[in-house]
Amino acid sequence: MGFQETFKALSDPVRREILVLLRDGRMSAGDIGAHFDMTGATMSYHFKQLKNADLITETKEKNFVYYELNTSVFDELVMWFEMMRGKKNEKIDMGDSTVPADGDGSGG
Amino acid sequence: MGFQETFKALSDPVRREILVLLRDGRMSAGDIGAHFDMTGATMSYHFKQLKNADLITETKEKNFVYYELNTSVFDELVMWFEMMRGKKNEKIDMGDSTVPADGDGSGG
DNA sequence: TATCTAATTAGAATTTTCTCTAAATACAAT
DNA sequence: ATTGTATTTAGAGAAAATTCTAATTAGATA
Repeated sequence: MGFQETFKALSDPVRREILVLLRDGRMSAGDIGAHFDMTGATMSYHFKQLKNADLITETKEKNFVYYELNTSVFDELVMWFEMMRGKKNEKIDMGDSTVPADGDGSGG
Repeated sequence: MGFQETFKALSDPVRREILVLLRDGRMSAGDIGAHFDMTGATMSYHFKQLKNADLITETKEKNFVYYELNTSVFDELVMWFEMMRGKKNEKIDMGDSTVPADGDGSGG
């Protein structure tokens, strides 16, 4: 959904590797899982995180589930990183609310 | 050091917000901490993660510690993301070792 | 219907991450 | 030397993430 989910999803090496696999095109859950030394249940957990982060999309066919990269999210990420390394004072809003409510009135 | 530390560091909203603050230039640990509703010890923990990920550098002056953005890591990240959304079959090596040792000899 | 295959969900165990309090370090100023 | 300020380190508790086994869902096939 937001950046939080996306960054969280990308923080796990298994999930990043799944994304790299999907660069070559869509794959079934089972075929992806064959590349890892983990149970299907665990793989399913990771697919869910990636779906939640909009990094992959899922389509069902027969009794298979296929996953595919959603590259549009990468576009947004690239923009964020370019903003981070770019000129100062460019407006930026991450949607995070980790700043206190200016309790001392100093206005920051 | 590697991508793993970098992505892990970026997965926390407090740490991303610290980076955004540092876009305006270097700041002391205390000044950064003033933007958050957390103890100095906790802030120090986050600084350590960011240093570990090479996302910030530290310089000591008098009894202050100043932190500064290291934008070169963002360059690498942008490259990674552009590779992810780009043409297939481009060589990619993330340094992760999450793939099993091809125990069945199928070779993938 | 019964059974097989593909994949997910549920629940528990383990590990990791985040945050705090208390104590320690380092430098500055009295 | 003592006190004060800025920051980190140590250790512990709470919360979140990762992984497993067992059970479940859903469709395909005999």
